[in-house]
Amino acid sequence: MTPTVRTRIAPSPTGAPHVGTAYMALFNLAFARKHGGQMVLRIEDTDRQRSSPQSEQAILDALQWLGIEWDEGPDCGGNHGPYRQSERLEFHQAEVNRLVNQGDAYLCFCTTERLEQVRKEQMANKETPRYDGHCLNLSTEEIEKKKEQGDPYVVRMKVPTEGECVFTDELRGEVRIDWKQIDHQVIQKSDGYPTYHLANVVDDHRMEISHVIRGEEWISSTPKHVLLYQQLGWDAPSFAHLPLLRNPDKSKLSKRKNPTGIFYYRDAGFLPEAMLNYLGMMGYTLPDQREIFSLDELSESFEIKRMSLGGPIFDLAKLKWLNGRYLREKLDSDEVVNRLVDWKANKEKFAQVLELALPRLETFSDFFPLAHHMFEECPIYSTEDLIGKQEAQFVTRLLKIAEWELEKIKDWKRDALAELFQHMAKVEEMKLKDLLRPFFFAISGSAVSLPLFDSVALLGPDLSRVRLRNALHKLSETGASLSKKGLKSLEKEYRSAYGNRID
RNA sequence: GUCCCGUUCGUCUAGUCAGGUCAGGACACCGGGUUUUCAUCCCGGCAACAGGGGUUCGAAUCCCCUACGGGACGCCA
Repeated sequence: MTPTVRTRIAPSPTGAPHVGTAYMALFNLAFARKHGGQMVLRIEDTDRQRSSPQSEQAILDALQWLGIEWDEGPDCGGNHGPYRQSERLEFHQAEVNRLVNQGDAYLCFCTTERLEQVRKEQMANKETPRYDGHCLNLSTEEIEKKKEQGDPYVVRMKVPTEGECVFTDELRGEVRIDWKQIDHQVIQKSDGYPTYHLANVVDDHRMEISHVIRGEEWISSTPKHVLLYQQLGWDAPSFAHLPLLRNPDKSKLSKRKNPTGIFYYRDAGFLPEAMLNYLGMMGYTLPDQREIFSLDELSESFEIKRMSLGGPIFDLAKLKWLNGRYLREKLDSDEVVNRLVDWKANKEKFAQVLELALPRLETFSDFFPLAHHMFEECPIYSTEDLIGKQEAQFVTRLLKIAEWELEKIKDWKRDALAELFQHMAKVEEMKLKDLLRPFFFAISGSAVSLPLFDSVALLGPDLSRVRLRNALHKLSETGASLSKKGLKSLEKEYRSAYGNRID
């Protein structure tokens, strides 16, 4: 009798739900289903600064939209809860204490400033930046004294000084990494929350996860996890590291270069099953090479060894082709109508848009021409219109700044957007009207249009971002793009006028 | 910089584990056909084993080196 297969997907609720999360979830699910096991959804919200309940809800909604189902999770419970790491602190802290008592971990009182300094020096000497062991041998008295003084501290894991860590990756075979490469990783932060590495190991163990299927980005830190399992006296699960989805330039898929938000695809009018199918063919082919398959079909025949290891480039063109086939071959016309209505051709959506359009209507015929940009992926307009009477370079600058400023918006609402553009007009010493002109084209494709802030608010961050990027792309074709140098100086200028960028 | 992972048409990939068919399919692109237009659909075309060395009668496949790409090196995950 083989032990139950249990996989997990462990997203961090920071920002918009990412297609990478769905990608990993898909294969975790397929693997669990294939082996008659379960998949757990665990929310990794140990970063108190960046985690938010809204983001958590968005992740659940996004995965559900795609048709990804989990057997245990924060919404549906299960026998291994709670499923939010922030609610499992006692488990984490107990193990941290155990490690400290065992001598496998130690308290570190170094300040962020000191650590930065050390790191800087090491970089300058072309060494691998690592903790220098400053607090490794503090005496019990020193520790007690510092604690009494209320000095903040973290807990670090002790790592062997020689030898190498050998572990098996189910897809790549044996991986060997020198312990010398591994830093004395912080496992508990000064706020008492565990870091990923600790929480991950403790929770995977307690949740009886048998197979850790995750992104390739984790290979280099797997030794830390292997070591923690050893020190805690637990059997490690199997590891399989999947390739990372890539941008067309082969870098790790990022929202700067691609729509990475799951909701983008929903809002742009893709079918969830086509999306899931497409993700399934990234790095994987069914044994019979079928290109159109459902989640069930994938799960039935899934063999993780068939994963290819080169990072696949996310290709919108092929996704669109696939979506078209679903529309024509997988759904009957009645279903297509229903889906279209559910998408945006419904009363709620029309009501939202009509509120903006009504003052501008004489007849119903005016509605759709005025509101087309609310129902398309990206409007069409000429680059001349976009530039208008301004300098192309200057328009590029405005769009770029707006792109950065938009990243700072937490609550994507009309008022926040209005404030943003008003602030921008002030800083740029422009009339709001002049500032907004290119944005009207970028967002709605026309200067005769619905109110901009409301349109952007309704479109949401994903669709809006792509439209700005599309405008920038059009400008770059006129030669008005920023050189690397120009971009750098703009960034500098931006930082002094608007504050730091957020990614 | 150090370490790790990877590399078949522009893109997704089959073939690699058990060496032996013109390296197969799909997207994109190009051409042709059907269609009052367009799209769909059908037919055809273009196009790849990163490079070098080995092992072998024979290498995309096994081994080594190089190159290139990616990732990691946070009190983020």
